[in-house]
Amino acid sequence: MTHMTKPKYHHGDLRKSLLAATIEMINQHGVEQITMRKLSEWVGVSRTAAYRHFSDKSDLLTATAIEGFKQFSQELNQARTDTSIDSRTRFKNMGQAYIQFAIDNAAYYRLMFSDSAVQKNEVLQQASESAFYELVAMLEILQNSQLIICDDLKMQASFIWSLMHGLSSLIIDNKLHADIDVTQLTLFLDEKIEKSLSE
Amino acid sequence: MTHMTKPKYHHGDLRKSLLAATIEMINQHGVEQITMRKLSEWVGVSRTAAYRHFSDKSDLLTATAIEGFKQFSQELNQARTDTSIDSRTRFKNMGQAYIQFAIDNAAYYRLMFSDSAVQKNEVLQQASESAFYELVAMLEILQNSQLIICDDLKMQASFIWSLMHGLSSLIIDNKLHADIDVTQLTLFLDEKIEKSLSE
DNA sequence: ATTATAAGTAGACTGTGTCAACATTAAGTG
DNA sequence: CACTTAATGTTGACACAGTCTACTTATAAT
Repeated sequence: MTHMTKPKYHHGDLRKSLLAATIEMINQHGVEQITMRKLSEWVGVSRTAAYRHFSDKSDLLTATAIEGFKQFSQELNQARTDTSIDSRTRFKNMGQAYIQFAIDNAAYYRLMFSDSAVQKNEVLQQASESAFYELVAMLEILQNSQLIICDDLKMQASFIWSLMHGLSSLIIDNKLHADIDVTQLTLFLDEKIEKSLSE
Repeated sequence: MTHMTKPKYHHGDLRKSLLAATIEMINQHGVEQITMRKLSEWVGVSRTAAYRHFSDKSDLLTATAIEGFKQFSQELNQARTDTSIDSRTRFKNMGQAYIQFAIDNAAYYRLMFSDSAVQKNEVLQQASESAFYELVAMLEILQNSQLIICDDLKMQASFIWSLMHGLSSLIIDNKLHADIDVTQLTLFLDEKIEKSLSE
C-alpha cells in the first residue's frame, strides 16, 4: 500500500502557510482578488480557519505587508553590505534593487505602501522604517568615506526615498508618459541623485 | 400647500450625480467603502440604476479617476497660468498645488494613480497625461525665458513628476519617517529641484 | 398618437466576510 | 499516565455586495 499522508486535522503551521498563499495570490492576481475563502481552499483548510490566526482580513493583509517590508529590507541590505564592491556602486545597486523589487512584486509592493488596506500598526511602522534605514545607513557609509557631504542624512534619504517610491509607483501603475523609456529615465534619475549628493 | 418636488421616476442627470457622490464618499470614507448600493441610496435611486450609466463598478471608478485628473489638471493649470506672478514662482506654486491636491483628496488621488481599481482606458491615459503636460508646459516656459536649460524636457518633467508623486504618496499613506517634518522636507525638495534645473 | 428607446425598479443568484456553536487535537498538570 | 484545558479547525448561518434578467415608466422620434 502506498504511503499516503492522511489529511491531518491540524495543519501544522497554518499562519505561515496563509501568509505564503497570500503573497503568492497577491502577486498573481492582485490584492482585490484575495478572498479569505479562496485562500483557505488554496491552503486546504476550511473557510474560517484563518480566523484562528488573524482577527480579520485586514489583519492578515497587515501581516503580509509586514512580511513584505522584511523581504524588501533584506534585498536592500544585501545590496548595501556586499563588501566585495565599492560603496558608490553598492549605493547604485540599492536603487536598482529597489526598483526591481517593486516591479517583480507589484501588487505586493502596493499593499506594503498602502494605508487603506492595512491597519494602523506599530510593527508595520517599524518594518517600513527599517527599510528606510537601509538607505540612511548607506548614506552614512558614503559620508564616512567622505564620498558625500550632507548635514541632514534623514532629509537626504527622504528625498531619495520619495524619488524611488514615486518612480516605482508610476512604473507599476502604468502612469509614466508613453514616450518615456524606463531604463533611460532610471539612469537620468541616478545622475540627479549623484549630483544632489556631490556638493 | 408647500411646494414639494415629488420624486420623479427619472432622475435628471444620474450619471453626474453618481460621479459626484462617488467623489464625496471616496474622500470621506475611502475607496474600499464604496458600494454600488450605498451610492444608489445616497443619490436616491434603486440599487441597479447605476448600471444604466456604467457597465460595472470598475467602470464607475474609472470614470471617477478621469474626473479626478481633470480637476487635478485644472488646479495645476491655474497655478501655471496666473500671469500676475513671475514664472519661477508659478513653478513653485504648481508644486504646492500638487501636494495640496493630494493631501486634500487623499483617497481620490490614490484612485487616480492606481492601476488595479481601474480599467485599462484610453481616456484615462489621456487625462493622466494632460496633467503631466501641465508640468512639461511649465518647464517650456522656464526654458523659453532662459531660466532653465535642459535638453530633454520630458525627462526632466518625469523626474519632478516622480518626486512629487513619491512625496505625495508617502505623505498620504503615512510612510514617511516619523521624525521628518513635511513642510521642511517640501522646502528641501524644492531646493533639489531648483538645483537640478540650474545647470 | 404611436412607437421605439432610454432610464429606472424589483427579484434573484452567487460570492464574501465573519460570528456562533461544535469537534478535534495538542499541551500541561496532578 | 489519566484528565483537564486551551488551541486549532469545521459547519451552519447571516448580512451585505455586485450584477443579471425581466419588467415598468418616461422621453424622444416618427
